[in-house]
Amino acid sequence: MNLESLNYEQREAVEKTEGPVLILAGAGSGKTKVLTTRIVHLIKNKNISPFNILAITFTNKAANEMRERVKSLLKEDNDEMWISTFHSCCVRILRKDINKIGYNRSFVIYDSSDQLTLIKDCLKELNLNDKVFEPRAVISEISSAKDKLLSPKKYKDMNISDNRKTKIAEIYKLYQERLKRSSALDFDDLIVKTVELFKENEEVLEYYRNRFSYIMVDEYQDTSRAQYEFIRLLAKNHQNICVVGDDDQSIYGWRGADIRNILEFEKDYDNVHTVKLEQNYRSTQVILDAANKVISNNIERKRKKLWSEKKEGEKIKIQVSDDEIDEANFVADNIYKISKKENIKYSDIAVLYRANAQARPIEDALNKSNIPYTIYGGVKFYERKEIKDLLAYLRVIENPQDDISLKRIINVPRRGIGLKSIEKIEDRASLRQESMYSVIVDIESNSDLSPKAKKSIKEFVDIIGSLRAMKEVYPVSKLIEKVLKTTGYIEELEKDKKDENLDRIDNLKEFVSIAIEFERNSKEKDLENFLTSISLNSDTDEEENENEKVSLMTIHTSKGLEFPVVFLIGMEENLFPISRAVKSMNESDIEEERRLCYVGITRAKDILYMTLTQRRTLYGKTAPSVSSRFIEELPNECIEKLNSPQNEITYSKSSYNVLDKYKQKYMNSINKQTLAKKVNATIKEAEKENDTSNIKAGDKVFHPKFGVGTVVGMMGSELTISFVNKGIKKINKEYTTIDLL
DNA sequence: TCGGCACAAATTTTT
DNA sequence: TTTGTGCCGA
Repeated sequence: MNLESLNYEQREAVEKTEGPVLILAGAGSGKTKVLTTRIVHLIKNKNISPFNILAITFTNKAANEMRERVKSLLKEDNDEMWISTFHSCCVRILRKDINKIGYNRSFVIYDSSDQLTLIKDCLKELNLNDKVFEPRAVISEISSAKDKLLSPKKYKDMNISDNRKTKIAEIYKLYQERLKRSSALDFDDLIVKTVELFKENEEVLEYYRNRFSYIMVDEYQDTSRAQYEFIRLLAKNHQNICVVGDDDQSIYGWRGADIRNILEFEKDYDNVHTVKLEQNYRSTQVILDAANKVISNNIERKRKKLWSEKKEGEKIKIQVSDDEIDEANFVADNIYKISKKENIKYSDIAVLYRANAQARPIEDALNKSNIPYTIYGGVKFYERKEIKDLLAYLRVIENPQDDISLKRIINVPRRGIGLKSIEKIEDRASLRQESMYSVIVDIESNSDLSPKAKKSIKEFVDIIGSLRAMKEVYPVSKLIEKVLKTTGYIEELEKDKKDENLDRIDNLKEFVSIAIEFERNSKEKDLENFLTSISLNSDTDEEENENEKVSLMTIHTSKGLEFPVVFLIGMEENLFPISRAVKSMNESDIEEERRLCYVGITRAKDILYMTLTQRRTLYGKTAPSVSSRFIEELPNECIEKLNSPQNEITYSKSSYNVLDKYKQKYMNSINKQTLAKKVNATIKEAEKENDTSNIKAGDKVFHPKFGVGTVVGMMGSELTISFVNKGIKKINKEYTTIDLL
């Protein structure tokens, strides 16, 4: 293996194969190249067997890419080597040995919507109000407990003085019991149970320890505590652990990623060799200067400074638009111009935003200009109702203990098994600590159901029974067709030829082709493996930005990608940084937003636009906007202001900013409660200041539709206002919110 | 059991 | 604005 094409640091990272290595890989510094080269170096130059190598990533996409690149470097296929995501790696381990900790080896994997249903069930069973214990909040609490490897019991013990959390611990406990009864694991469990298995079974752990004598982890800044522990257990003996990541790109803290994992790697392992990859092969120096400057405002980070050989570059263009429609038109116009003049394809251009809701006006503008685009994110294929229904059937066929799936389809299509009957079945299942399926199999012995209901249930059991028999003889794709026919699902959709239903039928057909594809590509073609592969591959093979389309996505989604031209839109306080982070008493929330901004900026190779508005309508409410602090943090020499609106609002009396000022002032001196009180008082004051009851001629005001204007006259509650560029209008202040400027 | 209506809520989402 | 949810009457 030739290492000539690497720079000094990259080469160091590749050649240092023994002992713990931390590679701090800045954006665009070629870390995938380093990782793949390192693997090949181990095999070719160091004679390590692929069998002993484990490479872990977060996404399937990253895993596939790495596998492909290694394959082409090695010039041979190698399936002894594990290059996989945390989750699929854990599934593989669990499928082999999870029975050792009392679970069924053919477990199903619950996704977030299954989780939600199950939590709702648990709340009902515990007689808890779902307004007080909002299911989503409960899930995220449980999930974060799991990320920290807290069992229900530990979680309870830790929060003994907190009533709410004590209750949540109870829900958590029941939730785990129900999962187990259904032979199901949620995504978090995949990691947690693997760690549990390792801790309780010396010989299992020993096997993998001996096997994986070289471990590499990609995107280490995104690991949770549980994932950290998983890796630590495996690397304990040989210590040949190489982690790659960028603390500045840690943007999934809200999802359990613990930035301490990377910040404290050097403390957690002995004699860590650290390599910083700071040469960037993507962007111009102007863009990197801007990114470096913005991120330097974060305190919790490892110092890094990206540099590039691309010394020349266009300045970052900043545009202030009137509102989001205006902003969208600006984006569309410029995309059109750029694509014409500079010989740039549409697929070279991305529009990035903080929140999905911002895509709407952009879409409208692009449509108007006939510019093709794809939106990333949105409703996923596997989340569609018809697909979920079909999947539920398949899961029940594979694993009848799966109550959540069973409940989903027991009356779909409608076969006269109503809510009452289902409830009775559930109660009985609960009583006997068994699955619902075992209850309905011997429904005869159940006396409190009507003969009619019993008959329907028996029919349902027969359908499932016959499908289970078919599973043994048919390939998955054929089985799916049988499911659709036998259950009458397709028939039901065909009855009513609405467009919606035709779409659904199309999707189901698409699903059949996915199954055929699976059969073609997999070694293990059984239903269990099919279901696993679907659970673990939520990203439907996005058509590889093949042809000529502008990409629209959130900044989160853009991580890891690059585009010659990037538009970062909505650079406004309370949108980016998002209001939650601004309002929170926690500076680390702002730091995460700033890292997100850093990620956004570093997506651009050559040209970067940043846009903001003077007033924005979001969720049907219009409010004046304030330019983002991240805009203010950009170095002057890197930016070019495209317009300088006369009435630009640079600073407002907006309560959040007031709050922010106070936050900084008091951050270190007083406790949170006092701070909160102070802040509330200040907000009240700010609101009073904005009281429009004593408005008078000459006052500058802001109107949600017409923008900034001057009051010229007033009569009762009717104001006459001269608006900038919009002329004189009469406004009734009783009906419109007008802000004093 | 379903459709209609009022009401509330609304970041980000690799698996 | 959009989207989901709960409740009520037919």
